[in-house]
Amino acid sequence: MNDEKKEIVIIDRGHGSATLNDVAQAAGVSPATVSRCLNAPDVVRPAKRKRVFKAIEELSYVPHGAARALASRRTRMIGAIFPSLDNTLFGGMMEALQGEVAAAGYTLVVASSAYDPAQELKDVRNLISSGIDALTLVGASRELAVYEMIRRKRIPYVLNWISKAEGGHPCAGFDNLEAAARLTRYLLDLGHRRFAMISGHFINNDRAMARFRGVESTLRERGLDLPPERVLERRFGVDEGREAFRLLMSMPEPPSAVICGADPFAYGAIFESLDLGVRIPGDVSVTGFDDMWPASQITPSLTSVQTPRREIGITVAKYLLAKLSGQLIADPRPIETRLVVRDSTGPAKHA
Amino acid sequence: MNDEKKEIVIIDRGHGSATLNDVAQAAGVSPATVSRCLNAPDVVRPAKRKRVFKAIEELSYVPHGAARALASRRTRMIGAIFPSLDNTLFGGMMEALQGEVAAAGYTLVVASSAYDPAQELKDVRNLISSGIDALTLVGASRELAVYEMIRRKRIPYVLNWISKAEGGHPCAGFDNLEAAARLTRYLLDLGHRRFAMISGHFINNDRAMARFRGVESTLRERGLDLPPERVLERRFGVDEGREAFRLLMSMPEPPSAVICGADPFAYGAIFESLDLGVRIPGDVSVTGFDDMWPASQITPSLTSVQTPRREIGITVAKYLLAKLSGQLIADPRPIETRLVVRDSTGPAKHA
DNA sequence: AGTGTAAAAGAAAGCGCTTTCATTTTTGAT
DNA sequence: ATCAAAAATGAAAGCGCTTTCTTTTACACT
Repeated sequence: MNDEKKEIVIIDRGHGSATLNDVAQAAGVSPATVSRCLNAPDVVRPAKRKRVFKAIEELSYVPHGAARALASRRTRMIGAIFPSLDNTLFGGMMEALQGEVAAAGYTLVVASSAYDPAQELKDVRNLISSGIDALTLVGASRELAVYEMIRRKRIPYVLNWISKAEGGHPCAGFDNLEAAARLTRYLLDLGHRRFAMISGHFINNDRAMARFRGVESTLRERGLDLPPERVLERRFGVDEGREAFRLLMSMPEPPSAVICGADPFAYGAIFESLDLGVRIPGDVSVTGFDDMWPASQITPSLTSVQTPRREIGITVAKYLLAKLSGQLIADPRPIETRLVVRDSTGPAKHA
Repeated sequence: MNDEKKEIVIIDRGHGSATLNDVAQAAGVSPATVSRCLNAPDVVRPAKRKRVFKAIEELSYVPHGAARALASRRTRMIGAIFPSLDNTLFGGMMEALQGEVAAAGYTLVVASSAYDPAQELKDVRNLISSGIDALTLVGASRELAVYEMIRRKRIPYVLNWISKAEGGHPCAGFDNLEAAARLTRYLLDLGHRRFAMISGHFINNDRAMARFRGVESTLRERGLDLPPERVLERRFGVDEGREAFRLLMSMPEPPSAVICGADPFAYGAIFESLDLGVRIPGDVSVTGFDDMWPASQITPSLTSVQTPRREIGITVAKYLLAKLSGQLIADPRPIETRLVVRDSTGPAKHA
């Protein structure tokens, strides 16, 4: 008999929505077959498969994720915890990440730690309890309990926004230290010798720390030093950048180059320079980091390091998806950054 | 006998992690009691409860979300779909939303529709399949199938970023039309009569449309009109703002006030005015919308409408959580916006 | 102590799916 | 046609929890 022609009997259970069993009945097959149509279509004969999908359509059947997860022991959810969700850097990465995992049939679950390690630990716990199959976290510095928990639960994970971490954790990101070092070398080549840095707080932020160390070690290689009073740790923000820049410029021997650990500080410096009557780059060169959109629009336009946010998101997704599909995959390679030279940097004034 | 003293026997199942049953055994109670400790602690006697929590601690027990969801028919997940995740407006709302729902023990699941209704429909389907208990969507214009799906599944939902919608959908947001109207009245009071607008594309974007209509209807009330050639629809972006502004200023009778439907357009206008030698607000007044951070930093600082992103997130969360807990709750009230007057607007030049 | 009532605890039946194992059907070589 | 091997299907046992219903225990009052 021609399977395809069999009639589909619709049962209206009234309340709630159709289950896989309903579909099976309507299509006149066993539940197992319906399940297979969903998970491994090519193992079921075309005629039957067609009938099943017709029934699915007619009943507007939507699989029940929790039941699926419980039976198959995978939720098809991937978790991501960011220090903040209100941030165009992480936003760019999140957008790319979500797109990639969704394309593979996964759902993205997010949480914000608000830059608080204790909160991050709670988030991890919650996400694990929600059942995520894999996880990505920003940077490497956090409660050890986090690493222990994901190890014990055997959850594939990858740290992002950095390219390597102590302890051999897999990472998808770029080398913050090297990027900062390159920037520093560029400024040294322009003849600068008196440096200052405006940085995010180092605590709980290995990215900020790495950028600082990249600057510092490069200077030391050339026999220069970066005294602590010339390293200003601030909350990220334009106003903080203004204040710090003003402070630096009021020093007896102001720096000839101010390296900002993040773009907003540099925007602040540029805005403040107008009030101060300091010329950039005439009197002092200023650099940013991350290359957000105002960098190219502001006057003077800002020399900055372009960070590969989308690439990070895509790399994270590819790595985790590969892991989840059981593939043997090497840890991601470091992603390149680009130094974008614009008008905020120039030769050092002759001393 | 003293319950609290009973010893806790740890069973190591080796593989995988502890289940609720393991906890029950370790604590010497029934699984039902452990479940109650988790879901309604005060219904179990303190001594016993203590023992259970001790066992939970010792076994590092983490509840299995999917099993929980399957049995209780709620996932404790809330879904949110945004046109983009890489956007500080939605980012601010998302951050607040995530914080609120997490505090209530819920997990936030996100998706990006990339401003594409078809993609949004897929997203909704996926999220529903993931099992979200509630959902929030940006604006009101979308595939009707979306509304039908969430109605059929009886999923509590709320539209955000707007304050009302045809069809009686609950909304958490502000009145885009009225905010734009107020801004327009302010400019009219400054003596402006020749207006232009740079707007986001209207298609699939009821917020942009409402802002336009707010401007247009207010002008019409005063007997003025806003001819189509003075309404420029552009993709959101600074460069697009520059180009549009240049175009407007090259008209035979350039406008004396340019209303931008979003801040980035206005930043572009301000940047371009420097190249053009047009003075703001001397020659032309410019306004933004959303009041992003550059508004207060740029020169001239930008008059803009401050949109309550965090409040929207909080309102969405409160409304959905109330719905989920079965409370009778009225639809959210519109949230107020604030017109922030700065230096980019001034009296119209005497004609 | 003894009783009645309310509170606490337990037993057991699923929630909707996947997956193993057994059975049936199909295929292809003879 | 025939048979062995392979492919397709079905039956049924859970996945780890919640929740209803029932039984047990605690408590207040004579």
